[in-house]
Amino acid sequence: MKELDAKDRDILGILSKEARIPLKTLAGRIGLSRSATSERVAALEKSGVIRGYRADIGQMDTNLVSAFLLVTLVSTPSMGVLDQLARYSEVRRVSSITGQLDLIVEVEVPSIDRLNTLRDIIATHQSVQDLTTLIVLRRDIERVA
Amino acid sequence: MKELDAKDRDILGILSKEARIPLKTLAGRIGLSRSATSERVAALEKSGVIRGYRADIGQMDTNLVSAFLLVTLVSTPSMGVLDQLARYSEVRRVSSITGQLDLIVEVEVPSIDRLNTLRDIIATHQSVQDLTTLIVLRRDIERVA
DNA sequence: CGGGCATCCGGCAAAGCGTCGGTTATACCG
DNA sequence: CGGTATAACCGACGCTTTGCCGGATGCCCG
Repeated sequence: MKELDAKDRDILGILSKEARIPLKTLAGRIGLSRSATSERVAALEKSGVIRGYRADIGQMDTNLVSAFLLVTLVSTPSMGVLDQLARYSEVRRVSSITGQLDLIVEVEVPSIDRLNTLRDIIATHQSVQDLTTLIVLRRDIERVA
Repeated sequence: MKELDAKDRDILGILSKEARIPLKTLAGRIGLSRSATSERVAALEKSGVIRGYRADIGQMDTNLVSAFLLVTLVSTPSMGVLDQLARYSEVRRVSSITGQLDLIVEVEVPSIDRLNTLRDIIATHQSVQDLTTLIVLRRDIERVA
């Protein structure tokens, strides 16, 4: 794979926010001809720097509840917990972290009741020592792809 | 905003993985004419269900460091902090939450040094009372994208 | 039964795209 | 120093895709 120059970075920066703008517009913004831009984009796609294009879907189910579960385990690592978490589609992400805590579990559930259910299931797992539930009240900034 | 039917969901499912396929191809897969598909996609964009299209960038993200910053404010809400956070592109997401904590700030930085710098900047903000840094060691589950 | 409404289709003109030959810039080496 | 190979750029050509329109079809409700 070749090195990326400044114009390639410009292309990536623009396409990562607006992936469907016409090549003509993109070419204008980075200061190249349409065909040169076309070739650069094609190269970026072929080399794997651009892995694909995704539509950014807003929440179609507006009343979803998001929460962070801060988990302390009795002993790390504990694969049993991860296996169990992986079973629930409401679990969006699990991160192992530094510090006293061990895991941050991010969940999206249709209701508070469901959140409580999920919370209890996880909290009663044998290798979970402590669990704090943080419900998301508002998304102040959202730049996740 | 209208209700989403099965074909709309099909469209979203396909576009969320391949946002740049031709309308003709998309129409073929969901079993509608090209023009009808075009109108549906346009409606989904206009109503905000499709918020935009993003290029999925691969290579450069490999050695990024992710971290959660757990922030306690002196008084909520404090718009000043959010304004400042929004200035840094490394800040991926900020959530207001329940409990003793006030904000969970998610960041992605190129180095630990940069993380410390960012941490110090935020911690010294006048309305930040307390700040805990949790560095992500490993992503055990990832279903965000 | 018969409008009103939403959704569908096919076709046309315009815009977008990949590709090509020709040109310029840079780097390399006898 | 001159010649040549390489890479990147541009403009143009022809094909594909898109946006938009008129008209057909199905459904609801008075």
